[in-house]
Formats: sequence, C-alpha cells, structure tokens
Amino acid sequence: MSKADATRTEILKKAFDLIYKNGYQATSIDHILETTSVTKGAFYHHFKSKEEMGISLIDDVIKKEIWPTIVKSLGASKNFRTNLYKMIKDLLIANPTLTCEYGCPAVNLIHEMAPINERFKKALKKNMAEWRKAIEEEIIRAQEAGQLSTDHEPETIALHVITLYHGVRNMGKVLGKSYYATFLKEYNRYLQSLQ
Amino acid sequence: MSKADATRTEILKKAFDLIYKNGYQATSIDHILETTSVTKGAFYHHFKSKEEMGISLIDDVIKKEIWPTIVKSLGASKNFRTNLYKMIKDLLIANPTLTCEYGCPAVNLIHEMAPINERFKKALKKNMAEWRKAIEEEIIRAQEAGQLSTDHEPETIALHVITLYHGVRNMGKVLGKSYYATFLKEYNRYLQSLQ
DNA sequence: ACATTATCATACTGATTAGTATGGTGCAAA
DNA sequence: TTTGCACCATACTAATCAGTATGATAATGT
Repeated sequence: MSKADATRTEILKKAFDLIYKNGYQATSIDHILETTSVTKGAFYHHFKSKEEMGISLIDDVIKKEIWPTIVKSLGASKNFRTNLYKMIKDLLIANPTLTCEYGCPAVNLIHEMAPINERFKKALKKNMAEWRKAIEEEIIRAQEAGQLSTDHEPETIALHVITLYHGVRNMGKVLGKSYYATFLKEYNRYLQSLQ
Repeated sequence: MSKADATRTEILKKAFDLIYKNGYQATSIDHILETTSVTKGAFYHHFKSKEEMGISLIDDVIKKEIWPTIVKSLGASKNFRTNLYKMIKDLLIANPTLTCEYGCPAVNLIHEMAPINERFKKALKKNMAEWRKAIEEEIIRAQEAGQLSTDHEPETIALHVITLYHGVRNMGKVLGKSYYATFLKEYNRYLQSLQ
C-alpha cells in the first residue's frame, strides 16, 4: 500500500469511528483530522467534499465490516433456519467493531441520511439490495430442498429478516445487550414458523 | 391558552417539524425561529437550553402524536391479533403527520440521541416502556381469554412487535411506502403464528 | 396607581463549520 | 536536469452555531 493509500485509509477509518458513534452530520472534518496525522490539505486532496467521503465510506468500509459476517453464515449449513439465525446472531454478537450501544453503521446511516440526501439513500439502498438478494437465494435453496413451502415469497421473508435486524439494532440502543438474547429467541420462533 | 403558552406551543410545533425531518443535531435554534414570529429571547425564556426543549418535545409532542393511535387499537376488538395488526397498520398508514420518507420521530430520536445523550435515552426509554406495557396487557388479556398459550412471554412478544415497528420505519425510508404493504402481510403471518 | 415579574426583542460573543487559497515537497517521465 | 503532477501543509474565509447581555413591554397582584 502506497503512502497516499495509507492516508486515504486512515481518513476513512477515523471517519468511520466518529460517524458510527456520533452520526454523519455531527462529525466534523476538523474532528476527524484532530486525532490523526492527516491535514486538511490531504483530506481535500483525497475527497472533493465531506459528502464524497461519506459515500466512499458506505461502499468501502461498511461493506467490508458487515458483508463478511453475512456470507459466512449463508449456505454454511443445509438448514436455512440455522443459517438465517446464525447470520443475525453473528451480526449482533460476534462482530467486534459493532456495539449494542451504537448499533449498526449501515442502519444508522439509513436513519440519518436516507431522507435528506439522495446519493446516500441510493448507495445504502444498493447495499441493502445485495443483502436481500443473498437471503433470497438462501430461501430459494430451502424451497428447492423442500424445507420451505413455495407459498412463501422469498423477497418478503428476506426483507422481513432485514427489518428485524434494523429493529433490534434500534431497540438495543435503549434496552441494552440483554435484549439481544430475548430477541433472538423470538426470532428463532419466527424462523421455525416458516414451514 | 395564554399568549405565553401559544408561544411555547409554536416553538415546540416548529421544532418538531424540523427535528422530524432533519434530526435533532442538524436542527438549529435559529432555523426554528426563522419561519416563526418567535425571537431568541422568547425561546430562551421558555427553555433554558436546546436540550431542555428536546426533552420537552419527547414528553409533550411525540407522546401526543403517537399514543392516541396506539390506545385506539388496543382493546378495540376481542381478537388480540386484529388489535396488534391494526395498531401497527394505523401507525404506519393512518397517521397524517408521519410520512414514510421521514419515518417515526420517536424511532428517529432513539437512533440519533440514545447513544450520545443520557437524558434523551431515559425519556425515550420511558416512552417505550409505556408502549410495551400496553401491548403486554393486550397479550395477557388474550391469554386469559384462551386465545394464546401462556407459554408465550408477554414481554417478549410486546418487544418483538415494537422491534418490527422500528425496523419497518427504517426500511420504509429506503424502500418507500410500497414496502409497508409487503411488511404488513408478513407481520400478519407472524401474528397468526402466535397460538 | 404602582411595583413586580413574566414575557419577549435585539444585538452581540466565541466557538465551530465546510471549504478554499496558496504554497511546498518528492517522485516520475521527458 | 527540468518539468509536471501527485501529495500534502498552513492559514485563511464566510457562514452558522448555542448561548448571553441587556433592555423593553405587557400582565398581574396589591
């Protein structure tokens, strides 16, 4: 990795930390630079604006933070219920960078930015569509294997699972980590109700 | 209503509009005053700080915006599934002030403020606890009427329903109003799976 | 009628914001 | 060797922020 790439990465890494904890709008560029060795000149050399940096963050960092956990679970076992359970559980519990207090950066950004910035919304929508598609494929495999009735619409279930994830990430901010366990039990019951 | 009360109400009303659409931190006091006849002196006479105004907003306005829809549904019919379905549906569709694009103000505030402001978190938590309790009572009634097995923990189901609401409000910001219909079908299937 | 206080209005402050202007440095191609 | 550009550093700007200082006016009790 070249020196320039290292600078770019350092900016995105620090920006991710601050935006994850304080939100995009509340995170200033000065604050990002404060605790790094990067200067404002370097920042605006790599990103033509704060918005541009934010969009890069969605594509580069968030994707690399969440996507591995997802693909690791889907298709891992032959039982789609096991896989969908593990996927959400690992996203909630196993990921070392994400905490209950601050939730999920992708979910947070949708909340904050989707209504007020079209570019953010589009990038986040694309991200969600990829996740949805991956879950759909899992469900279709289950239907082809006879584990699940074809009466179920794969898209409906996929989006419902994502909806639950968004919901529990928000609830966790208020109720704390103990709710994750409560939620996972009821989530599992939901998965078992899919026949 | 006295003149002073009218001023206070006008501030809270305008603040609600702006915070609902842009978030708490992105809403400035100057912006609140801009399109009203209220001045900064009046603002700081009624609220000792922006934070104080925000806390008032949770207790006063949000509660009055959402709570009526909730109590109207719960206990309305003898079937708890019908009531829980109607509650969420009305929150999503029937409420005239809330839109799909901007979601639910209470959910939004949890996302933005719960991790970074203890007073907000506490006020929002109290709000959620009241909702949870109301749903729990609906579920206990159903169990006493023999509509639902007592194996189900009322708190678990109540929180799961709230979780779904939080989730769908976030998803709607990206997927648009059409998803509400898709969600409601799967939500109904979930309610029917409670036996 | 008078005093007191509630309710506001105006003008300010210092801090912070995103972004710019300008110049410097090192490396790569010519 | 020189030219040019990628990469970065420093110092600035105009706008905006929450909050304050100070005084005016209106309501209210005595």
